[in-house]
This record gives sequence, structure tokens and C-alpha cells, in this order.
Amino acid sequence: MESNKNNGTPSTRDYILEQAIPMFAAKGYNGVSMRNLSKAVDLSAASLYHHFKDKNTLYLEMVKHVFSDKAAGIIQSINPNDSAIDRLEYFINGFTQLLYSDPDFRSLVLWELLNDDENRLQVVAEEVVLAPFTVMADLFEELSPGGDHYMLLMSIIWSLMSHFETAPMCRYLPGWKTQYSEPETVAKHLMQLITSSLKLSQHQASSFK
Amino acid sequence: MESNKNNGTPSTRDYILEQAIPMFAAKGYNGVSMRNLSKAVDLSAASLYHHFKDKNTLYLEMVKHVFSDKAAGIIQSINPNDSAIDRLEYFINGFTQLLYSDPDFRSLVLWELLNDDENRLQVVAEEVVLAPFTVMADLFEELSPGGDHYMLLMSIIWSLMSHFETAPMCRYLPGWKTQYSEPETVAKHLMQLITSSLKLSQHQASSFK
DNA sequence: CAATGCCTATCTAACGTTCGTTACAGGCAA
DNA sequence: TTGCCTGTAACGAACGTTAGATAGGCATTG
Repeated sequence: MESNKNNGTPSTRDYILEQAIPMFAAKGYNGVSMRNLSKAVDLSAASLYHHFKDKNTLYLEMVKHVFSDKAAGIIQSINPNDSAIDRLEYFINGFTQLLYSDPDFRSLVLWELLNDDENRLQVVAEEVVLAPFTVMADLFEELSPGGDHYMLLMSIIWSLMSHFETAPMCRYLPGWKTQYSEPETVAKHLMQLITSSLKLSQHQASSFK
Repeated sequence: MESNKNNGTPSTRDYILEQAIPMFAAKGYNGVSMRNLSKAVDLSAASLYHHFKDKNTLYLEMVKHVFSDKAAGIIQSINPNDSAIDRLEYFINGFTQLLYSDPDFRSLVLWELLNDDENRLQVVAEEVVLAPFTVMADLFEELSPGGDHYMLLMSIIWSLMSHFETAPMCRYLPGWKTQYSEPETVAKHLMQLITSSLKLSQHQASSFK
């Protein structure tokens, strides 16, 4: 509602945020200067200050923009009539694809994790982790009632991040194959981790192709 | 051999490296200036250049110093007469304790991961990941011969990192308990992940207390 | 319609600070 | 005296940020 100026043309402000994403994702807050950014958007550095109070708020708004409601689409498109294991598989596949296709998002999460600002850690927790966490927690409870699944949940979520984020490094390890970094393979691996940890018969799961 | 100057007194050079570790771990390469560092070691900024060619080599030597042979102690102290599952449990416990007790090490690994320099990714792979990777790979092969354990290995190693590195953030998630970030709990969780994934009877494992 | 004045968006120029780094001189131990 | 170690001072560049001018659009007004 304030992202555009009543017509279809994206505002300069949004354009700046959009261009800032890959830069901050690659170099971090201290690695990108206002002059770097100004060149990328073809404006003078001073003009950036017409749209944003200072560098810090520009960065924070960019992060907020990237993080907001990341998994909402997948969660809403889950078919509530499916079995729990099918809903789980659907979500894992979608969420894996989401993280795979957005390296900037993954990098920004890591940058924020290395930050020691409590408020910004809370943003990561609530804007990024919470939604997939609770969705999967509910499904785990349905599949294996009464268990304490907190640690398994965290292992799954961060394994997912790691399998993609460490991919450029993995080729230096023995036995690596390119397919280990493909989303389908990762999703399948995560499903196997979950089903075996929850002691579900793999036959319960509909289709491991 | 070149770390000291033939007597027991640590050289100024090593002292600088030691002081640099927590600073770079907290703020990253761009977040620490030569003047910051010079104050921490009570030298003038110019004096740092007597010991190191420039900031970049100082940083690289610091990282090398922190990363080198991290897991060597645990690996050597494994009792080869123990059963495979006992050796695995021993290693997991030790490695978990190692990562738990060295937050600077964990942070520096993440900083390097966010770097897009190929050579430095290779250093992480070979100096940090390779040793625990191969040790566990051999044990997995012994416990479950013929399987492809690459992805499980990566999941275990990076879950371990994540459980500690995300601890400050986890208190914003529902159901979190402090013990989830304690090394004993994490190690136990990882062992359960492994045994269930490898389809080992938990009775095989000697002592889950 | 034309002239007016305001508002938004941008620019150039510059401020003061900090950055990585160097030149160079003094001190102190061997 | 030689050579290592440290200091002061300074360099040019880049940093985040601000001041002030300008240009164009839009609404109001004569």
C-alpha cells in the first residue's frame, strides 16, 4: 500500500531495496557502502538519504522485506484433506525448493545470525524460523503424538539451510556428487531423516520416488 | 616451532593473533580495524605492520591458527578396541563438546562460509570439515556397510553447528528449553538421529544415559 | 489560460571521521 | 654497531552523512 505510488510503477524506494538485497547478501552490512549502492541504482549517494533516514534503517527495511512471510505461500497451499505424512512431504518439498531458489535469503539469514543484536535475532526467529517450525511441529505431533520434537525440528530446518549454504564448499570433500545439492535430493533426505527418527514405517509415506 | 621465539614466552606475533580471534569472530573482517586491534594488544597500529604484511594476511593467519587440527586430539584418543558404535559415541561426544566450548571457532567458520573466496572455502573444507567427516564416514561404513552416508554426514555435522550457533535465537521459539543447547543433550540427539537413520537397534549403542 | 508557489526528487559539494598503510626516527638488546 | 621492535606523524582514500542548489510537476490563484 505504501510500496507503490498508486500506479503500477514501483517506487524508487522499492527499487533501491531490491537492488540492495544481493549486495548486502554477498558482502554483509559493512561490506556495502552507500556509494556502492548508489552506483547500483544509478543515483547519487546523497539521494539515498531522501528515501531512507540512514544506512542502518535502509538495511533493516531490506531485511524485513526479504524475510516477511517467506513460507506463507506454501503453508496456505497445503491440502488439509491429505494425510499427515503427505502434508509433511508437501511442505518439505516446497520449503526446500524455496530455500534452494533464494541464495540471497539464505545468506541474509546467516548474516543476521552472526549479528549479536538481540532484536535482530528475534526478527529471524519470528519472521523466518517460526512459521516452518510450528507447521512442522504440528505435523510431527500428529504423526508421533506426545513426543518432544524440538531438537529434531531444529536439526531438520538447519540441515536444510546447510545443505545448500555449504554446497560451494562440499566439492572439496570426498565422495561429493552434484545431486547432493539439488533440492529434490535434499528434500528426500530430510524426509528419510524424519520418518526414521519418528519411527514411522517408510511405507506410510506416499511416494519416495 | 616458529610460534615462539625459542623460549617459553609467547611472541608478540602470537599474542596479536590470540587477541584478534574474539574480535574477528564477533565482528567479522570488515568490522575490526587495525586500530581496534592495536588498542586491544596495546601497540600502535603501525607496529602491527612489523609482524604482519597487511590486515588480510593477519586475518588469514589467525583463521589458520584457529582452524588447524581442531579435532585431532579427539580422533587420536579414540580407543580402537572399542566397538564401532562406542567409538562413534565417543567421537560425537568429544566433537560436540569441542564445538560447544569454542564459540569463536564456530563464528569464524560461519564468517568463512559467507565469504565467496574459493580458496578460503577450501580451507574450511579441508581444515575444519574433512577430519570429522572422514572419521564419521568410516564409522558409518563400518556400522552400515555399503550405504551412501554423505548426506547424513553433512546433516549431522551442520546440525551440530546449528544447535549451538542458533541458541541465542532459539529462546524466541515456542517450547524451547535451556537444556536443548547443552552439549550432552545435543550429542545424545545426534546419536539418536544417526542410529535411527542407519536403522541400528538402539540397544546396540552402549549407554544412552 | 497563465503565473505563482510549493513539494518531491535529484544533484554537486563538502564535512569530519575513520580506514589501511607507510615513512621514518628513536630505543634497546646482542 | 647492528638489527629488531616500537613509536609518532602523516598519506590518500573511502566512509556515513549533511547543506544547499536546481529542476520539474502539480495545485492554487489571478
